[in-house]
Amino acid sequence: MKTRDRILDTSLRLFNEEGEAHTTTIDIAGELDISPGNLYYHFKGKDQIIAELFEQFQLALGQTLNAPLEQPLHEDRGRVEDNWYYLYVVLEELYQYRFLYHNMDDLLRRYPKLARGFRRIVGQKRAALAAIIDSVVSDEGPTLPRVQQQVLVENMALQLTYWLSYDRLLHEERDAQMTIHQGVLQLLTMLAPYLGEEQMDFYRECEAIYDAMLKAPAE
Amino acid sequence: MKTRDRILDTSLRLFNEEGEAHTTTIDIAGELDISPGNLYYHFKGKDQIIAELFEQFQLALGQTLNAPLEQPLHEDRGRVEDNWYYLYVVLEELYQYRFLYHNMDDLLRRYPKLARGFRRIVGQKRAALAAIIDSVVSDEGPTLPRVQQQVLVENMALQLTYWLSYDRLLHEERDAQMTIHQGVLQLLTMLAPYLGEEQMDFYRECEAIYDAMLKAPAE
DNA sequence: GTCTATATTTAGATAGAC
DNA sequence: GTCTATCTAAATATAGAC
Repeated sequence: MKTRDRILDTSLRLFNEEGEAHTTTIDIAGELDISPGNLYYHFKGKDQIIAELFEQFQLALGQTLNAPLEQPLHEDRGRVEDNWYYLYVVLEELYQYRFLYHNMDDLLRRYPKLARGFRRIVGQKRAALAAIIDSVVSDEGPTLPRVQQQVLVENMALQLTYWLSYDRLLHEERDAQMTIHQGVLQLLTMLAPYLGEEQMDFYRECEAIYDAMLKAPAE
Repeated sequence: MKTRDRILDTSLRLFNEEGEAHTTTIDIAGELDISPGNLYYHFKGKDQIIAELFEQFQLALGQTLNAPLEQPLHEDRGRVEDNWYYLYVVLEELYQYRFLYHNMDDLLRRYPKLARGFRRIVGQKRAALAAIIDSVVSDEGPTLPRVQQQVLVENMALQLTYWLSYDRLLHEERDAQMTIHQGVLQLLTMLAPYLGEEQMDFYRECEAIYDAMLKAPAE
């Protein structure tokens, strides 16, 4: 593996684990057993490392978020389990680059160019979530007026953006799978009022698992 | 007004407007036309200023959040307009100390003692929101199973915690009143599926105002 | 490509006069 | 209480040898 890539990988790990603001170029070099000078040979500085990590993130997440819009929809339109899996994957990708959301304000002040990217991502989230909502809303159940649909999309986009931060605030160091699992359930619960009876079966299974998790003694 | 209090006030304003990480003790002193030495006479350092601002915040918000639990409930149990007003006040208070949420990760790393306070606030939010939900859920409408109620509380607590950050990410500098108004509507919309028909009247009025805002040319 | 050594910058903090 | 002057520490970044 090239040194340049190792720097990116290690930076990402340290930023996620120790916080971006708290991680210096010397920390990164130290972790890799290379000299700071060497690091600066490969990157102009921390800015460039962050910019490249952000591009990786934007590319990966953008593809995932656009997938359900481009692919022809499943025969069995609106299966909750498909959406469950889909949201799980999205949250996994967000988790990999979670440092980007943990100090956003400072990050955006230092690298204002990122703002556009973050907004684009929110836009992609909105589109994906709107598609999920429309596919899943039952024809029988309560109707979902246009404005309420928009507000619901916004609430879900917010939840998708900050769930990992919120969970971290409350639990500090928690198992990633558990965090993500709960995040998906939180999102699906926003849809619960609009699910048809058949769709509710799968939802209730997820809920049961979560309920068991809540009661389990393990944190 | 005493210098000490002026320092607190100005710090709060600068932290909110310029970001805490980006505001130095020299900036604060400069804004007040006092010397850094003078500032350090009144406070040991930035840490202490932040700690005192956090205490102010915790005290003020804690009282507001606990109010609906302590006061006997309104005769007309579960009026949506009461909750509308209540959530508006809570968001206004959060707005006054919004810097605390804009760089949480870094803040918590530097001042770990704040973590307990933040968690306590989330707990108070949960309690207040649970009370709102229970008071508002219609007896006629769809029932709200216990687990779903818990998840809903959590979603609303998250929304209440990060709405201002999310709005800022999307709009940079937006009118505070508008931000808060929309935030309240986002929260109430989570309750919409469970409102009775009479309660929906007031909700639809709010929605109409928001709808008009969306269509208005002004940002 | 990689190292060592060092320069630059900036924020946080203190000492001592007034 | 307030000021000026100064120190310290830490992070970013560069120069030049290997």
